[in-house]
Amino acid sequence: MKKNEDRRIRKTKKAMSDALASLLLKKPLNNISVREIAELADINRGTFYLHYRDVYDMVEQLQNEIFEKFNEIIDNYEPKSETDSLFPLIVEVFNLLADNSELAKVLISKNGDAIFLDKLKNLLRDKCLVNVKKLLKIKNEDEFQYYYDYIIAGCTGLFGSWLAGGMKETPVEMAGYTEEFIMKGADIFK
Amino acid sequence: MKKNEDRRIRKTKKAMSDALASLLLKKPLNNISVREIAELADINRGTFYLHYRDVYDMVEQLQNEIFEKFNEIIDNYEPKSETDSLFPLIVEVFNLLADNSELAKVLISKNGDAIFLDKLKNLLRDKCLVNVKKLLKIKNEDEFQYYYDYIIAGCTGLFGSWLAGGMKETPVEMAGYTEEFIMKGADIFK
DNA sequence: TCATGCGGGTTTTATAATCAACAAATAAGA
DNA sequence: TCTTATTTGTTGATTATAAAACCCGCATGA
Repeated sequence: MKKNEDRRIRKTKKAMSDALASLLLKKPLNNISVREIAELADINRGTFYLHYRDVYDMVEQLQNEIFEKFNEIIDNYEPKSETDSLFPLIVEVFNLLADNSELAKVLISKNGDAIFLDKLKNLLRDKCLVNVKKLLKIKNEDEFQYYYDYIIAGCTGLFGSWLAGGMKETPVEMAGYTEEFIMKGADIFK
Repeated sequence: MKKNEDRRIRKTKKAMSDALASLLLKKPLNNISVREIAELADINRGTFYLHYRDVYDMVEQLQNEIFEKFNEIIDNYEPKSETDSLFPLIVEVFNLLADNSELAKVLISKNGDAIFLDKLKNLLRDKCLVNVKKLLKIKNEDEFQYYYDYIIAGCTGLFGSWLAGGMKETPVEMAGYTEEFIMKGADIFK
């Protein structure tokens, strides 16, 4: 949560983001107008332009913000010991999704933004690989590459169905499932 | 909905009102601080004082606003014919409650403000008596007085349980029930 | 006893958001 | 095609809210 931002900015951006998300549920981005967003967000149309150049700029900025937060979470995670689990990290990821659920739902779920999803996967792949490999004590590197792709796709899929299903489970519960899935499957490498 | 008010004012007041309502669920008015309201509403504390003198003033103003809207609804209702039902009027009343549900819930329900409830009953009594009497074609005036008190208490009770139950039914459905109850019981006067 | 803390009000300065109006661009229909 | 709406950016003046710092009164506890 950005504490350094003016309350007013935080609220207007939230309102606009929610409005955009709810519009994206009904129609594709290319026929969503600034006017609609402003109206639904219950803000003056001019206010939109104080923050974004147009609708595409808005989506791009919002996506970048999410990516930045992902990065931040992952970068700030350092396991205490060699055998430390990924659990705390995964919990934070689910919390992040929860904080941005309206938008994340439409970006990740079906009819979502394929590019966004791909960037997300790449991010997870690049950033988490080291930790997972260390944790699992990998011997067979080649086969593991595939398993790692499998993990990444599985996780993002899990994100999507959790969000689409209305987030019935808590982030902690979901993190538990996720870690379990990852570790169980990794038994083949032992 | 007050269209003449600045968006910002509308939103701030809504936030403060919701905050107050949610605090009233947990504790009595006399130990709810301005600080708490501002914090929960996510507004600057100083902003509170731009609108209200203190917490009591706030409650009073909010109650008055609700009463004014009640009055407005009732005053603007004129039956087309002698036999016209109260249905449209009742629907509007339930809509009004829905629009102010957070606050109305705590004011009307148990642990609510007894004075508020009493004022509400008196308002309904005074304003609706004419219409109901006309509609029911009353002969026995004396006994009807009691029946009318009975109706009023019944209606406000219905308001309370609908709000407390989370407003599962639509205003139109509730208005249907309400009118049915009133008319059925009134058969004894025919 | 004094200190420390907390809530109540108030003030000042800075800035975000409002509203209303506008001309240019774009879409839509006859 | 020409005409008519609709959306788009942008502007200027105004207002509401934010933030941070006050002082005050009161309580609580060392």
